[in-house]
Amino acid sequence: MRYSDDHKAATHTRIVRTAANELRAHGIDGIGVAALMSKAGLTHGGFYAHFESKDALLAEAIDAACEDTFTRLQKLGESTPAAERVDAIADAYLNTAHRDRPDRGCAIAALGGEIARLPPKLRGQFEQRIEALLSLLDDDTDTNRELAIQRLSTMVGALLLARAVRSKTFSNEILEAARAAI
Amino acid sequence: MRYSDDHKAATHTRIVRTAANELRAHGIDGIGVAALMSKAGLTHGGFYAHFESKDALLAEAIDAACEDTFTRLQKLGESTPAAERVDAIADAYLNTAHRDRPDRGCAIAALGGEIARLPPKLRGQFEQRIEALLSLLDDDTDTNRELAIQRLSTMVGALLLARAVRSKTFSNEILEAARAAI
DNA sequence: TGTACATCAGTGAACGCGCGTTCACTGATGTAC
DNA sequence: TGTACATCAGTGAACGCGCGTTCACTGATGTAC
Repeated sequence: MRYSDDHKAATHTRIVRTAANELRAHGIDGIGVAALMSKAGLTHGGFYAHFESKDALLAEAIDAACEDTFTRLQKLGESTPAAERVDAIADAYLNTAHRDRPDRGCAIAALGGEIARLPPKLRGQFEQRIEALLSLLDDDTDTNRELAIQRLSTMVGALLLARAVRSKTFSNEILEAARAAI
Repeated sequence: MRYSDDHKAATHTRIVRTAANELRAHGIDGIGVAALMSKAGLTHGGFYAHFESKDALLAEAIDAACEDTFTRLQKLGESTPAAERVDAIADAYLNTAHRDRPDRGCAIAALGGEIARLPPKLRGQFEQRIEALLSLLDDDTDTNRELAIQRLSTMVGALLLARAVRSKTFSNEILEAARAAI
């Protein structure tokens, strides 16, 4: 082999990671193959050595974005006492830093509407990530799934609104109101 | 004048209404000028007699979709006793019929993520529609803006999740949990 | 150890296609006489 | 009332452009001798 064994795998991962960020920043239709490869430090021609099609990359990148979201909140949960876990997650989620960096943030809030229009297979993939997130939002004492769903809904909805609105004041007010609810 | 005075205005409105529906069904980037005009019963060449550009149409259509959302919920609110108003709105919003017809439904849940990436001017337009919606979700007795924001966040987030998820069972569970929260 | 060869990740020109946009034209209808 | 004309909403061919995709090629590196 020409390059070291995992050279190609590393490039593949780099493209997927780049795409996961670009996707959240510009939407599923907002990212072209040439621009993406350029962001990853390559030229567009090499793309098809790594992926069968743009759609195949999108499937991987959407899942990577969801995994990223989950992993961040999970780590946060692990480094926090059980009693404060839900509050810590809500604080990390409903703040201005997260609002202003959608490319590194929650894939549900950034891409939810577009994912809803995707074929069932991709939505199934997405669904599993949601389930995983819900388990982080259970109360530790008694696992209340309904409450977890309500919390996730409020968080996602509030972040979506806070990003869509124009005025910073109003946007901050939305984040604060949602934090108070959880 | 060749046609009756309001002939052109009626066609303009028809195009905007068609676009407002297609937009919610397929996303802001999911709709082409030719396909849209065809849906409105016209050919694509006539488009520029009505709009300066596709972007100009989008601005009108996004606002029309938001207005549609607001008007529906407002009418519902008016035909319901004040004490039950918020519940009636939540029931109308968080049900399977609304989930399964995004083209006629809430523009925030369908387009929120894409609106967040739009230029400030359009987000300002959107913001005013949000403010109007909040006034419908106040408690009638004492106007509690924070509560209204929490309710709207939960409703929008839950609808988004219910549409993005694959399994019908899970989707229904989300709607029900959110209804219980309000 | 040094040289010739094979591999294959990555390059960049080229493709067909669909998009937004333009424009010369049409033809149904209102107006002028 | 009937005819000739003017208007302009709508038509459809054509445009340039950017996109996803293909492909002949390159050149850095691992392997064989």
